[in-house]
Amino acid sequence: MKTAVKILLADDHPIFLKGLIDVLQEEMPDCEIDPFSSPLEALQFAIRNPPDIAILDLDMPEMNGLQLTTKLKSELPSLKIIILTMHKEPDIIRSILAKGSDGYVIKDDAVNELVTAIKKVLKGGQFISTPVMKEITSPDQTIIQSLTKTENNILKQIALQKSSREIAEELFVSIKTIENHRNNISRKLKLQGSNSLLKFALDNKEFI
Amino acid sequence: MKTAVKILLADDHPIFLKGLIDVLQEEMPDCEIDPFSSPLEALQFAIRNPPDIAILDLDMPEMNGLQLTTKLKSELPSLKIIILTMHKEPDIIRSILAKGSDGYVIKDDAVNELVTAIKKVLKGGQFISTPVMKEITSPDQTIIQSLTKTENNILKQIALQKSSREIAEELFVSIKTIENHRNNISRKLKLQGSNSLLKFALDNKEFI
DNA sequence: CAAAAAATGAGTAGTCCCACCTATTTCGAG
DNA sequence: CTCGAAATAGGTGGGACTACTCATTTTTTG
Repeated sequence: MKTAVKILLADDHPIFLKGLIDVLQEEMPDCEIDPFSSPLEALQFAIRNPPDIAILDLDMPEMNGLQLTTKLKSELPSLKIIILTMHKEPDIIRSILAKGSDGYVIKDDAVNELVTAIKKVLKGGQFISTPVMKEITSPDQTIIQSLTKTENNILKQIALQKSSREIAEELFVSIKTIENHRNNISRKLKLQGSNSLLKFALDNKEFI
Repeated sequence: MKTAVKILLADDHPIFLKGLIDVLQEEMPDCEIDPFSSPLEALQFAIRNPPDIAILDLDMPEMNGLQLTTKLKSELPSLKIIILTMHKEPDIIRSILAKGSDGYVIKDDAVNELVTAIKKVLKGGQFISTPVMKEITSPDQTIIQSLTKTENNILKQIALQKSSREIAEELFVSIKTIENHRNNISRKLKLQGSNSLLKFALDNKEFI
């Protein structure tokens, strides 16, 4: 007889925690679920009763999910950890993945997103929910912000599939000016190849 | 005192229907929910007790959601209808929206997707879940399928940001061949402008 | 097999973009 | 005010794609 998968939950929001328990009991009925609304209690419990996988909220009092991840991983290196949060900020996500978490799921994602995440992570894989994936693979906002106003403006025009000539005509400047700006933008963004700038512009419409 | 919103449910899959009821009771507790596992029963009930909104599955015995939509709309023109299904086929979706449904939600979407859909539709709006939106706004598969194998292959390479020269080298053919194919592809897809082909390739990676 | 479709290759002219220059003007921050 | 960043513009050379047209070979298909 296989021992049941032990899932540790840590979320300070009681309503959400309740919903989470319901979902897991329904989706994965063969699990032992240990819910905690306090990260400290969760940590103490985990040390005495090592779970297979921990699902952690990020925003908790006393100790946040980041610190909890670190502590759990140092105590129980083989423990799988999935972060379940509302945050989508790339920087946060990157630092969390660096801390050794195995999964990252956004709270307003589909329920099955979490379930597939759990299954994938238990098998030794890594799971990052797709909208998050998009964010972290998108370029640093900081780099985009290093562009000047006009450069930014021109980048927008490029995203609209306009040629340098068209942009020049609209802005009442010389083509050469636009070409210079394109050059500068490409250099700042470390892009090369004739199409890479257009691709960048298309990929990052919403951030420009 | 405002009368409660009356929601009619029709889904032949009992487990899913149960889950749906749970979710709605939790998310919208002020609703009167009338669940049916049979579309005929749902229709008969709706005529006697007109609901505000109907959430219908597509794949049902006796009568599918499409026919049900038509009948409901002819009996109760002001009734709002949301289709809740697993289908993502653009053709199906298009015909459904043509039949007068107000919303389209994929079953494996997030729960809140359905709730926001209900709210939006009740306010008189239309709601189509984002992955579906992507599909139906994407170009006709038929046009893409009119491309020959090599043309398709080349389009894939273009989507990978490769130049004609690079593609030619990989396929051991002349650059001219590739350029010819590009031309033919552009003509078939009715594209013009130097970047439109790349844009198309990038936009439709998954369909090529 | 014979006709049609597809793939291959070439030529020419023109556009667009890149990369690397230089130079002038404008304008804001120290 | 002055220094420097930003915007403006011009030049050159080269790479890449478009838009045509034409021709040959291979493959598919009726």
